[in-house]
Amino acid sequence: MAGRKVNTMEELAEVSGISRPTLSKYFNDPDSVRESTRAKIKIALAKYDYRPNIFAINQNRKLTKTIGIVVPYSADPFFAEIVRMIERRCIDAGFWPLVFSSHGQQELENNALATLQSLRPAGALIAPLGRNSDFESVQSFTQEVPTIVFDSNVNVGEAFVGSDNFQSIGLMVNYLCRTGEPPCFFEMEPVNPNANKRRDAYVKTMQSLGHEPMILQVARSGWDFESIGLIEGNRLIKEGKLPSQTVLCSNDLLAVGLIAAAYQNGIKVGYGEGRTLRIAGHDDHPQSQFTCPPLTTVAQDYSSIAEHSVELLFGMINGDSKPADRPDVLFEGKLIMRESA
Amino acid sequence: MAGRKVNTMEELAEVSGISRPTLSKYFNDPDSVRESTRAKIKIALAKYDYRPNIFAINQNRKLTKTIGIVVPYSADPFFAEIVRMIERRCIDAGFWPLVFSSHGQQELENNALATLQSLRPAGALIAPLGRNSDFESVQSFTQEVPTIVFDSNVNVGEAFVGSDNFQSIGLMVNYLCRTGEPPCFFEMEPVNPNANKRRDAYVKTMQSLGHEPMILQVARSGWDFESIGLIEGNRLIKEGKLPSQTVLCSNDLLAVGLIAAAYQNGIKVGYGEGRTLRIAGHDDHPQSQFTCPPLTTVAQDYSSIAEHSVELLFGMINGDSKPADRPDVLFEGKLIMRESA
DNA sequence: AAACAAATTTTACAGGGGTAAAGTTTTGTG
DNA sequence: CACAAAACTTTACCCCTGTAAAATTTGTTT
Repeated sequence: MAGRKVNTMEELAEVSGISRPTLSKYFNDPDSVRESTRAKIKIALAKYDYRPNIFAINQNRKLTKTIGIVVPYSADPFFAEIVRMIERRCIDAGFWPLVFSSHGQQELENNALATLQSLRPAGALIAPLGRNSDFESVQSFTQEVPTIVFDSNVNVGEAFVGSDNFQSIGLMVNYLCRTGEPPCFFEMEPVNPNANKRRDAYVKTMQSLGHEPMILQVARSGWDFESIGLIEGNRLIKEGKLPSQTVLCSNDLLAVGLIAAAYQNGIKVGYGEGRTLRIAGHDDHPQSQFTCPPLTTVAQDYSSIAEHSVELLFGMINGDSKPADRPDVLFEGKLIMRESA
Repeated sequence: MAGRKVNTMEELAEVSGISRPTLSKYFNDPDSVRESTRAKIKIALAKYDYRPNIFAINQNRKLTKTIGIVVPYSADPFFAEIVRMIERRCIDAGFWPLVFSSHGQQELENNALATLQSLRPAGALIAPLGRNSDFESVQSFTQEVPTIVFDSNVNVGEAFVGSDNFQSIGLMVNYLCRTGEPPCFFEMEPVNPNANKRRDAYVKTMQSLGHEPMILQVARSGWDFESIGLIEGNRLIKEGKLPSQTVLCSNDLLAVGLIAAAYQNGIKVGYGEGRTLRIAGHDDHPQSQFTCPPLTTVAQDYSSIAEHSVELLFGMINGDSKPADRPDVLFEGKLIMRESA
């Protein structure tokens, strides 16, 4: 570490006795240079601790190693978790994941896409805002950058990877009906196609079971789900507006809020003796196992979604597989029976 | 939009009739060019939708517009929230925030710092892992990049911004003692200096009030706080090892787990008649208002911490203020009285 | 040992824009 | 209308690495 500072590849070439182009090759793929050469380079690296300039690298490459990840709300544990998995896979494959959060705002989503595009990424994985997305912006982005859309299907990009909401909601409705009173469906104004699909799935499943669908849509929007669940849940309970003592929430965070509302009104939530209200969610958010009572929900297959999204993207980037005709890859949800329903 | 594609500033110069250096000036500061010139450029931009290549921009600038943000765990709502605030301020100031999460692992933290350093950022805001940090790596990073450390004080960087744990824990211990039985302190193996300070503050405050400190340290570590709170809480409750019916948790997530454990053992949590266990937290995590019962805690001043960190950094970057002698800027916590204690 | 293939070095240019210096035009002011 | 300051254009060089082509070295095969 005593040597002088080495800031450029040129300087590293001097001190290592290896030519710059060979060093360049080495950094792109260490195995592409001779064993003995590699050893010399490693010795020099250990001594001088040089790191290539990322800007210079990417400026000149036709295909950068950057992969963009855009999510609607990084503070949502669901996205936080999926991003974590995607990041890990990208790094392992030698790519450089860059995460952007839209924080629920169209302006920020557009901004993220524009910034990302100017980075000329090898590809992108995006979970669009949904209804709040500027469709044209997303569309034009996907025309320039190989893009996999996940979570929320807006019909752009090369492929979609997500959950099979019809299956998962069907599963939950079936379970709830078999073990008690048919559920009503608690939702807010849909922020994305998932929300619509879930409602539709609820309606269809209820009908197929010979029950009348009961939908409670509250006139609120945004990403502050728990808060909406709490405030509107409180109102519904106080006004006696719940059409069923079994409530299926459009997602777990809404259920978290509703459970809090029930608690604050002295209502016992759960399945079994002495419990008067059953509450179920959807997604199996990381925090759902810690609610009181623990939340019965449908688990989205986080790791399959992350894995498959990344695999599809890598396939496209390497050109060895072009997804035919924008496939939708849907994973089934698993019923997680906990105490709340 | 009918014009040919414009990919470089050179091409934009041709179609706009403005010279490239002037365009360069414009993109760095639109107000630095004449009104009439600006108008011409805007017309051309509306027509051709050009965006400067970020790599080329940053490669050549001595001072990039990148600001690195490194947090130990982006899935933790506390960090998610603070990152959101910091990002917003950076964008508004014309900077380009880049967020990295260490996911609790030293390797990833080092990786993030190294990657960041090779981006030659204008500055960085980092919340170190703490005990798991590779001190030398962090140290060497801060010697190259103007850095503000927040949340967890590891004594590197130009300044520290965080909460006054002595004040906030003191506040809570005082409140708990005045309203009931003196609390025991529930913690895991400390992951960062905050945890140590909080325990010390607890001990000192208890002693100053004439009570014997009771510390429950569970032999677990990691960032899976809720889970640890639940599992260890369950064990402590089942074995009757709680030395007090009032428990102050080292942070909110631990409290969330403990509340779940209490619930699962049929123990009523809260302050008042019929409640047998009081549980308090620290931080006022976004989810703390939705627990059952809602969590009594001390709110960290998120927005002040974010604002002050960024302001300090901008000051350093602009060179108009060099923080004297690595100041520690501490904000006071506010007692949030909810039902749980 | 000769012949050949693979790896490396040399040389040279490209990428997109920052920025300094010198010359030219525009703007603002008296 | 003159004149200086401000803004602009032209020219030229720089940043650091990718990459292609030709020349040379190294290693391997028969």
